[in-house]
Amino acid sequence: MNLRALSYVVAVADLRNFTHAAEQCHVSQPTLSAQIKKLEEYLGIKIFERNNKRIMITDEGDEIIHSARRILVETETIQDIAERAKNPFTGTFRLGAFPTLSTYIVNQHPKLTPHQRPILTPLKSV
Amino acid sequence: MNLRALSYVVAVADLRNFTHAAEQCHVSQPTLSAQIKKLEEYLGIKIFERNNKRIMITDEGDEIIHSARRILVETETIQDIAERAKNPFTGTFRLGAFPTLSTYIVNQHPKLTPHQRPILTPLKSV
DNA sequence: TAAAAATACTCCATAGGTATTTTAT
DNA sequence: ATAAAATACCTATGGAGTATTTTTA
Repeated sequence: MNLRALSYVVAVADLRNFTHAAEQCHVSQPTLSAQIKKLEEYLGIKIFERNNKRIMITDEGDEIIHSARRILVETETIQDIAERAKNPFTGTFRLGAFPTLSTYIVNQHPKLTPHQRPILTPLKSV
Repeated sequence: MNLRALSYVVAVADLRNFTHAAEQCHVSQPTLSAQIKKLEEYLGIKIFERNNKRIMITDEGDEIIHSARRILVETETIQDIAERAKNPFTGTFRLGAFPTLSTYIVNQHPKLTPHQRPILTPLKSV
């Protein structure tokens, strides 16, 4: 198994078109087709049904695509971890707080980072 | 990024030893070292600190190893999905039920699959 | 000095590309 | 007839191996 093949599968699932998926992945259509075929052979199942012009996703293909998406998100997480480690001031910082405190933080925020517009907003209690 | 490199990283994290990790992964020590080095260069950070004979895991390395484990589990999930699709009677089947029903099922189970020992046990309510 | 990791190469498997054919509307 | 996927074949990147050299308790 191979991360790039998984990204090709997800692209085809999104676009329902091998040619467009190949463009989105910046590879040629035969390269993408070959990788997906190879993955299907490795797993011993079909992920896509390409009989009827329209590309259909098999039941097991659908489950695999869900797993593939989780894997790809997690690879992005790994890259984010690395970016954050290299530059601690990079990336999204999320802070949750109850309304009284959050309002206080928002008011203080311009003093803390004067060159940025406020990125913290009061949170509604749910 | 590459799934095999992630499995090498996890093996080193578990064994704290490149040579033993290479054995466990059935590759040579230089191959494993090279792949980990390449991954670290790709990410631009060190995952392991190998200064002091003992291998240490960096803070960001620890986070990455957690993500890597999730990814590897998910790749196993993909293979399980394929196996199940090929043979619906393969794999683990889990059934949760309240005590009255579960007892009934357990009693019926030998009739349903007479050649297997019961795999269902009554569930305690929690 | 003895172990473990890093280097330095060589090799080959396979991802990727181009050209073309097949298929299904 | 046309658009899209598959096939054939070639290229080249990079994963893997062996031999050897650092490194550090």
